[in-house]
Amino acid sequence: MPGTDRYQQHRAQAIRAAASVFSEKGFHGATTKDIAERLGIKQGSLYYYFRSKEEALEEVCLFGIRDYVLRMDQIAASDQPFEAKLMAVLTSHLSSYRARNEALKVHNDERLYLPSGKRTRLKELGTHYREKLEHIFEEGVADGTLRDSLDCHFAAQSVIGICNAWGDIIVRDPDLDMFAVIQKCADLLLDGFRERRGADSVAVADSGHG
Amino acid sequence: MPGTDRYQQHRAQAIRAAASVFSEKGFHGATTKDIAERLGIKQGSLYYYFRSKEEALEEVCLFGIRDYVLRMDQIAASDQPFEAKLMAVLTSHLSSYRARNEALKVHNDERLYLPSGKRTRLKELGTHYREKLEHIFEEGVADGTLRDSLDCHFAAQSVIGICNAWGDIIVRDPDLDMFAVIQKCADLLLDGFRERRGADSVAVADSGHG
DNA sequence: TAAAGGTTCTATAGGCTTATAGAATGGCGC
DNA sequence: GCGCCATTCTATAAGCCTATAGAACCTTTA
Repeated sequence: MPGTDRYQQHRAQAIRAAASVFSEKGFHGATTKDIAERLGIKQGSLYYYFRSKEEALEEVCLFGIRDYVLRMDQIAASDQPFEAKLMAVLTSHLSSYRARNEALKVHNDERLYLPSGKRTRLKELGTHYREKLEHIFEEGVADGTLRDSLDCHFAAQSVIGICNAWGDIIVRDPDLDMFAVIQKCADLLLDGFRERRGADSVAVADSGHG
Repeated sequence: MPGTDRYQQHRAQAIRAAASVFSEKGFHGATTKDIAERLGIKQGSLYYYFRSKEEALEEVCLFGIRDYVLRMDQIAASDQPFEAKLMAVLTSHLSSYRARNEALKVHNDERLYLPSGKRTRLKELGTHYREKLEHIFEEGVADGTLRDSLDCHFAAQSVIGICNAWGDIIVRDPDLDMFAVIQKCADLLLDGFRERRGADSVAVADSGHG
């Protein structure tokens, strides 16, 4: 089992096949036979690429969250106003789901079945992601875009929660317009559902907050 | 296996035990032995209460969502302003999680493993729930509490998604103050995270929207 | 106490799953 | 063509899981 290019490519394919099967049937509901079949090889041959079914899950979870964290780093480091960063986060997260990145779904739904030792790296990545997101919110508070009273930890968790919820829905309904969903999520997160009062209420029929 | 009181009581206990095990290990990861052990009986004896493991899952899911839908009906039928109804919905949903109603979590996470025939009733209940919630939002729009442009379907799905996300977090962290979470969710849903501009901006240090 | 019937137990068939060992295959340089 | 080595295959051990059958136990009622 060399570190050859060919081997690594095939292994990556195996990871994607595992992601696909795990996301459909769950870790325990999926069999190594299922994964092998999706890959077009026999059950026993799978062990050329993974030491165990559990290792396959580990790799899938890592694969699912790695790019995702990377993109968050890029967004957090970029020089954009808060609103643009928020849109970028939503787009990045929901695109992952739409692009049939089943690995992200597997990470979210199945990672707890890994023994906690094998979850350390995943925890670090997840924490890193949440902290970066929290930091984006803190900046938004500091520059006056967001309200002072905002609990940034709460905000970050809520964004992740909403993205995962809509990600699942988007995967199950391919006809849904992802960009419409992103826009509505941004509206919700920024302004909520309530009718705006205040200055504008003087001229309701006016163009609004021009 | 009579319809005796004793039998029904024991069966209810078996359903709760199944809920507990399914929520911890997932449907496929759980064994009938696990469930029997939690109940203090032997594996084979479980079949006195369920025809199959799948039937146990079906019962758990139904148990998990039934009260929950019932409470939604009560809230929807009640004569309260929109904000109060929203608070009631959040409280009902998150209380279910806090009250170790593991069955609701099982319904959310595992129901898709039921054959679609056995899922019909669950689908009806879920749709009913979402429609009632949508209707609450429609009323909010009609009475001017919510913005005209609101997509009530989107709003209902988002509320359900946020509640499930925070429900999971609450279950895993028993020290979290549930009522604080409910309040913050309500703030998010109504007003978003953005700093309010408009009338109040004239007197920033003032008490606000009094 | 005996009979009846509800409840739980023991034992097991039958099937499926993971993981391993060793044989077969196939491409590639020589 | 030949040997080499990566890759895949076949076959199987060993264990686990569901579901069933029939025995054993226990409580109630007459």
